[in-house]
Amino acid sequence: MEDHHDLLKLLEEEGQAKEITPKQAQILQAAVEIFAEKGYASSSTSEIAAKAGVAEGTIFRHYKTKKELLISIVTPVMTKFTVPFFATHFANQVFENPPAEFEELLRNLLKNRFEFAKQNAPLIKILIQEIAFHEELQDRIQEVFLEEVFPKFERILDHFKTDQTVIDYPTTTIIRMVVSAIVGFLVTRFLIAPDGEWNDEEELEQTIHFIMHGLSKPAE
Amino acid sequence: MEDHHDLLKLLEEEGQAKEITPKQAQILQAAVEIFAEKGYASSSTSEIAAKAGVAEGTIFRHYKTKKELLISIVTPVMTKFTVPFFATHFANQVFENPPAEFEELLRNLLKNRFEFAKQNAPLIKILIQEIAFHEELQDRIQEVFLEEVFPKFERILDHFKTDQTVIDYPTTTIIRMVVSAIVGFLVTRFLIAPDGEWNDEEELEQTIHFIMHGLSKPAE
Amino acid sequence: MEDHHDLLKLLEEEGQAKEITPKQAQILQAAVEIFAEKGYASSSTSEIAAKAGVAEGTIFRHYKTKKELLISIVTPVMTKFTVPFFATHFANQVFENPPAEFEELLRNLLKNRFEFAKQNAPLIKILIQEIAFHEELQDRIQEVFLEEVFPKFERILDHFKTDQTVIDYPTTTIIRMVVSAIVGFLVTRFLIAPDGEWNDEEELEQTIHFIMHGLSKPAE
Amino acid sequence: MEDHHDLLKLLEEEGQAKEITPKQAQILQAAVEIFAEKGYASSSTSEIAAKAGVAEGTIFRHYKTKKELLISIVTPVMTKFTVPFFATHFANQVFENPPAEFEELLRNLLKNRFEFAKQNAPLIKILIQEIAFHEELQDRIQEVFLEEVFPKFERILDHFKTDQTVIDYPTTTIIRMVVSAIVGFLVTRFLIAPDGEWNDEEELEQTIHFIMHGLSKPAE
DNA sequence: CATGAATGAGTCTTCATTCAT
DNA sequence: CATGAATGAAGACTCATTCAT
Repeated sequence: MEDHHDLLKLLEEEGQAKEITPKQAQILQAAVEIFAEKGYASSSTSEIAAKAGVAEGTIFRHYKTKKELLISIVTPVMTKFTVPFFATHFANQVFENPPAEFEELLRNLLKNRFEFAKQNAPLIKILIQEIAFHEELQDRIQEVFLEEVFPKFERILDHFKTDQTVIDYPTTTIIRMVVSAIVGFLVTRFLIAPDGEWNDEEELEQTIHFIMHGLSKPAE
Repeated sequence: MEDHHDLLKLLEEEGQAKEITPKQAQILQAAVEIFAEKGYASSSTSEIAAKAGVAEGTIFRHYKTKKELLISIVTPVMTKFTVPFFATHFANQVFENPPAEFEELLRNLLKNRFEFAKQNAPLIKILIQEIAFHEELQDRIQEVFLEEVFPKFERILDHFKTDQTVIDYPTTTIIRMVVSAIVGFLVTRFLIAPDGEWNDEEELEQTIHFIMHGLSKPAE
Repeated sequence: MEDHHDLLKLLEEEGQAKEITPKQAQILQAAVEIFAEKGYASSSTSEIAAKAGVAEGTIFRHYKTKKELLISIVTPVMTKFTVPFFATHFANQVFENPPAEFEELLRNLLKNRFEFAKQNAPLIKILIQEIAFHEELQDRIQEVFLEEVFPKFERILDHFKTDQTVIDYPTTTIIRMVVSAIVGFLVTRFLIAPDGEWNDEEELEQTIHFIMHGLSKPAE
Repeated sequence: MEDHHDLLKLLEEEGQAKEITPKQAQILQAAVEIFAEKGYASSSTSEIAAKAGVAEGTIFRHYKTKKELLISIVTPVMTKFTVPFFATHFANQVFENPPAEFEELLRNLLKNRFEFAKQNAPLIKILIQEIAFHEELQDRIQEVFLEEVFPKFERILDHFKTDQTVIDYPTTTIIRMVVSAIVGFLVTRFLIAPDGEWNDEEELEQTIHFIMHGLSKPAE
């Protein structure tokens, strides 16, 4: 239920504006589940319609094509998942007034993304799977990256590099490392082994420590 | 051409034994390219046949189903990419006679996988994309992980943990971190931005340094 | 035209309930003709669609598989042709109040089945041809035989055996003989030589006489 | 084994003359089994080849087409099953020197055909199933009927009609009745319920009695 | 707005047949 | 003679999309 509303909220905001009708909500819900389970190309609109409890035609009343349905689902995720690496309230706080410690920033970031992933695992799975095959998605994510993620990240990094806290690698390199660590964790946690026994708190801390200090045993 | 032979060698070895006929080779080559480009589900056997320059029926003489074709392509990659994280000559050297430094081992590993990825980017792309949707592949990779990767990795890690070189995290956690860093690098390098200007030597070293020491500016 | 309506009525009644749409009726009509002409296995859905004047896909909207189409056609025939050997109004009359003569019962039966066969020759041909190869059909007909035909027939026969009118053979044997004679006649009349010159009235009477008294010249 | 030789003998005699090679024998054997089981149209040459233990190409070395293979199998059966209703040694005896009793002739006929059917049930099944769909077969059987069965039967019948033993129905009518009774019995015995418990001797006698005297209780 | 019957292009797969070895 | 790799036409079936109701 809560998930349901969250999903809607997520998809709605960015959405084709307008109100989302109940039927449309059912369609989105069903599409997300089915796309996540079998992949976009292997999902059929008839199956989606069946699961959503609507007629096949109804889907096409709201989304001109199957692909448009995918885009409607995936685009908001891209923005919501990527941008807030620094965006919204949290981001701005961080930027205007960077925390004393780079580590603290990472912690915020990671916890934040963790919660998001927890509630939106299927959406993220769809995004990861489909981005490889749809140029529109690639273009959009590149845009988001270049306009949102990179510049903001760079500003912060400059701060901490000058600060002598963070090593002087190119921004893209650092982003790649941080993102790899975070995404690697989230993918393992929510997609590969969601049913394992996880001590999330601990894993989060260890991941932060890894990003900061690597695997080396701290000198005593 | 070289690629061609490499691909064949890779697919052949593990393969359904037998000799691979020329037509079969063309089919594999074409299938790899097309699967990598549009994904398994969106690739049609007729397109593969056309690109391979054979009749569509010929595909099914060699592979009973389209899925069997996929499996024939992907299975060897799983073994070849995953196992040699430590296997074969290199691995054994390492085990019998571990390098003085954990870092040195990482360097070997990374360079080794880098070369492999360089020559097999499309295969790896297919593997990553399709593993999410085919249980057979998941089963196989889990088997490989549990029987090959994990135990060998653990043995090495135990050595370096005792040694006080490596921090005392659970093996799975460390594997996740190392793999995330390596895969994150390879994916960025060969799939996301293969056309960027890359100073591979430097990136490799930085990645190793990141895995060892994280992003913290080394104390001077 | 009349045939058309009769066919529909036959197929419809037993049918998958629902209304039969016009297109569906065309499909059934075409399928019956083609199945009867070339046999189920040699008939193609594309040919059926063409003859029915619908798109091939339309067939599969109404019948999930080609086999389901066959079953939809053949099942009602089994019931309609077999059961009424004694069923419905006619049967009950006969049972409650058996005709003075066994011969009279045979005459009713034969005339009745003759009319049915006359109007449904293609359906009967399909039934005869396909029953050998489809277990579902065999199961269904066995069920019909055991639950409908046999018990009712037995009741009548017992009456006439006691009565000293009918020879004391096992029921199954008598059924086999009667059915062979009837089916043998109908098959010859409508399938083998439908275009011959037939004096139906006479042949019917002769067949009845044959069943009752065999070929022996009646003693004078 | 014996079956095997019998089959070969049957198929060979009429055959394309020549010797039948071992491979060819295996092909025939396999084809008969498979055709009988699934019907001609649903049998594949590859399956036949597999069961026969030969390469697919080998079939086409001996039989230009799949249909020719069918014809090679079915044609001899038609002759052997139909003609000997009166043909060969037995027939001639009968004709030159008709038995005192029509009943005796029927007994010979029935026993004879019974033995044949017992040993060639699959062949007969194939014949019955396929004759409806192949003009060549229909032409051939009509020829056989008109040239062999009918004239010989008529001669005998004339004898017994004159004799006042057999009722004066048209020859075709009588043939139909006799054939229906015989085929009805054989089909039930060997195709419909081959696994039932049969008292063959008794059923044969009852069938003869039925043909002669029908179902009427003999007057005492 | 919603429906669901209808479409027809396209999918994977089968198969009889050929032919170089 | 026998093989079996290769063919390509045809088969059953799927599916995104349209449109009259």
